[in-house]
Amino acid sequence: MAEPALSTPPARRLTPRGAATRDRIVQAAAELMLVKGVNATTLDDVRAASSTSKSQFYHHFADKDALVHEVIAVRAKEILAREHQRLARLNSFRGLQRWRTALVQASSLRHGAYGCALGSMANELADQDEQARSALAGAFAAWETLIADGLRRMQANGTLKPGADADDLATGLMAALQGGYLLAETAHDVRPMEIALDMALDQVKTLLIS
Amino acid sequence: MAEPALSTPPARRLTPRGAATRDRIVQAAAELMLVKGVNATTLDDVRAASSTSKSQFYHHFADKDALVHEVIAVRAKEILAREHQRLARLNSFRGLQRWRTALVQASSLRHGAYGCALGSMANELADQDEQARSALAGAFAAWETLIADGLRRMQANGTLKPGADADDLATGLMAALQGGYLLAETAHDVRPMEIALDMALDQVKTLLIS
DNA sequence: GGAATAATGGACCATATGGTCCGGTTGTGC
DNA sequence: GCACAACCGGACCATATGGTCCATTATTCC
Repeated sequence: MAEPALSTPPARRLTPRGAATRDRIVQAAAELMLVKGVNATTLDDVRAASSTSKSQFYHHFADKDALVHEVIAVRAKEILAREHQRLARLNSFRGLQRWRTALVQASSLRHGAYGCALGSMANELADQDEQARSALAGAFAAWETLIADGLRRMQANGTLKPGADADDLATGLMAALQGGYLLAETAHDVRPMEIALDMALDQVKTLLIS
Repeated sequence: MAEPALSTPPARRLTPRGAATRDRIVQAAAELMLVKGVNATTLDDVRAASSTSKSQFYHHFADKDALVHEVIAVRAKEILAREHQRLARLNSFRGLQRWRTALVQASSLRHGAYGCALGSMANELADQDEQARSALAGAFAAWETLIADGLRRMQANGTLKPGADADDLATGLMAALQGGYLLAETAHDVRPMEIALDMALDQVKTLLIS
């Protein structure tokens, strides 16, 4: 099945041209919302950045909220796809270190600016938009599951102690990552993110076997 | 000296009534910005919540940005005062656990909603307002110093290994706290915050002596 | 190739929002 | 008690912003 149209239940017919327009809008909005924040991104910003007109926007979306929800879905999909690739075969502490380094490097390219696409939207929307909060909570849960599954593989192959709680460790690693993003963004320096992730990894290290 | 008027260099004379009005505005704004976010809080919201008029606002503040900076200063002062009280005499692992529990309890009263006043403002403003970013970075640094100083007292009294880097541990604890706030806010459940802080505390525990 | 529908351009609208202005009142210092 | 400045109420303004509408052009399907 090709995209059961989660956000458009009636699923109107869509020509290739229409799909391209819709996609341009979502991509432009995703970029702007990462850089400026959701609330500070206006429909006019999106219109200009996507080279579309007002009517095109409202032809494809009910209102700004619908766009926001679509952006969340797209970001979640992107990030989970990227993390799936990085974590799907994780089964060693070295692999966890590589994961850490990849995240730090990506963030250091912009001196920590912008932070995590999911984290910043969660911060801005969690208390204002229940649908957004729920979607973001689901995305975080899925992300943590990718980590936890990797930790469980480490338990299965005798790398990590069986007594360790993989889910809790995954939550702790995610908190260190998100807190690291925030401190790095505020300091305009990735160092705090490195320190935070390293401290979390050190804790995992204490749970390794032998 | 009584408040060297950081935000109002000319430091116009201020009657008690004027000071009270100004304070009501800042307090109302601080509350609204915590609950709804900075961008989503309008001057009209603030005006209504503080029972003031437009002219009163512009009599005391140059513009909305000035208000935001004032709110940041007030929140930083509040939080640092509170944390100073909690951490000034910290010199044991038990004390660190009490610190953790106090934070978790405060957050659990609202099911994690709203998050950290400094963290949420940092997320929203760090990439948009350099002055705000700088002030928030300073507040985080001061906060981390309170923690680090406590850890150094633990080193001085033989509780914590001298080899441990107190500053890095403090940064890691702060990241766990902020990441915990974010995940708790998104999940509407303090559990992730508990897990994150406990994992960070476990790491400190591995550095205790004996 | 023609009807039906998707897609588009862009003028237009109502309201929200940050900000200004001015007349009047209250408080302060001498 | 008088001059002056702080303080205040609220009307007013320009613009930003989310959203509507309609005429016109592309596509698709039969």
